[in-house]
Amino acid sequence: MSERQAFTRESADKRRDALIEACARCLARYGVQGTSVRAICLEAGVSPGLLRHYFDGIGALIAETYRATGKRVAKALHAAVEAVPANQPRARLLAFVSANFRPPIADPELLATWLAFWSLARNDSEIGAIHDEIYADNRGQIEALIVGCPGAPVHPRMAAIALTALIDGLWLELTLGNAPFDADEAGILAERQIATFLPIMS
Amino acid sequence: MSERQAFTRESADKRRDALIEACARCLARYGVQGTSVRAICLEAGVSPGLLRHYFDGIGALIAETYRATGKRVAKALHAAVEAVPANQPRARLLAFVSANFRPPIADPELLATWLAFWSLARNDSEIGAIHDEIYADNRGQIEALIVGCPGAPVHPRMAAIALTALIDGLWLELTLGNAPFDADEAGILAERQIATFLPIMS
DNA sequence: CCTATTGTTATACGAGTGTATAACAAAGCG
DNA sequence: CGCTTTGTTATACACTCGTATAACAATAGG
Repeated sequence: MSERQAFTRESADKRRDALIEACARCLARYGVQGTSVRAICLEAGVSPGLLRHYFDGIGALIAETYRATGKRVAKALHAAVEAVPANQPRARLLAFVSANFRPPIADPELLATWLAFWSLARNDSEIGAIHDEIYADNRGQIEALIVGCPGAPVHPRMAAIALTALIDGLWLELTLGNAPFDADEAGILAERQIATFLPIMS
Repeated sequence: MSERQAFTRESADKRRDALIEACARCLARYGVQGTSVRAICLEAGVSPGLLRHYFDGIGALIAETYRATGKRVAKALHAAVEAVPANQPRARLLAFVSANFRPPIADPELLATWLAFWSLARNDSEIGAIHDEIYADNRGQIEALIVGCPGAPVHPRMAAIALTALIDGLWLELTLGNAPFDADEAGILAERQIATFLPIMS
């Protein structure tokens, strides 16, 4: 009468990746609230019990998803930078900045995922550690891009902090929706701020 | 054998306010995840059933809490502005800005509450509407403060957008914790940005 | 003081939560 | 082909969720 569902065995890496991606989709689509073991496994097309076979629990899976999402974002930004020749450091910085205001970074689903992580970072120390890691890396990237420019400020730390904050704020409002500006204007505003500490060498 | 817990009847306004404040405390302390009907009512020292007596459901209470929290923040910022005489418009703008980096605005619990609202704004249209309302009001405030300054830019819209974004970004990183800067430095950075569109009249 | 009102509590219900465990079956190996 | 391994499913458990409802008791009005 009751037939067991057919299944195929997959390698550990594939299954782990599939669960991580399913977790990211759930966080994006339903928020932290709707991201349950059953929702994730349904999204991954897998039985609920399998999650615990590959992860210590749903908390560990979410932490791993944070790490993966951070890497995905960093890679997208890195690609935007590398699309510009290395001998145009200022254009590379601008490419990094404006990439934040376009897909796949300025994406409502990514924002939802990020919000989920932020809200968990307060009470979950593992998530908090991953958060610090990701942000330190991001700050390092932007500071390196600034330092690479001719006429860079002697102490690029404050410049990097201000630029990072402006980018974060613009990205947040833009992605939350109903912002009174668009991606182009955001890019112009960021460019203007860069001009305040990186004089144009013509 | 089983004694009913003693209680006192309160006015509708008091009970509603108590529940709203308890909801805010739960959101701040436990995040969206831990903010349940039972947690809120325990925090308010009240039986779980009472929530539905005053609100249509936990969703309606959270929406009302969003509105109340928004008002509380706006009031704190307004007070910071009003602490400076009206004939010093630039100082008033600076007071508004730097108030964002100090309690009660730069407060981890407020951030947690805000994150909860943001994450709900995507899927709950009522929360979304309240969000738009609050942000429009905030933008209007800061734009009015800019316009009030001598030498204000002809089109203050972009200036207000950039300043708001910078404030939001600095506030976010500062309040998330482990930021590589402090409240004073945040104020200096914001002041520097103001100086780019509001030349100092001496 | 007694009574009616109704704010408040206590309890129950179905659904959903994360996790634990045993049965099953797919793939590798002899 | 048959056996063993173990990835996978199915199910059960204790718990929490939001909500509904009836019993109770605190307060106001007569």
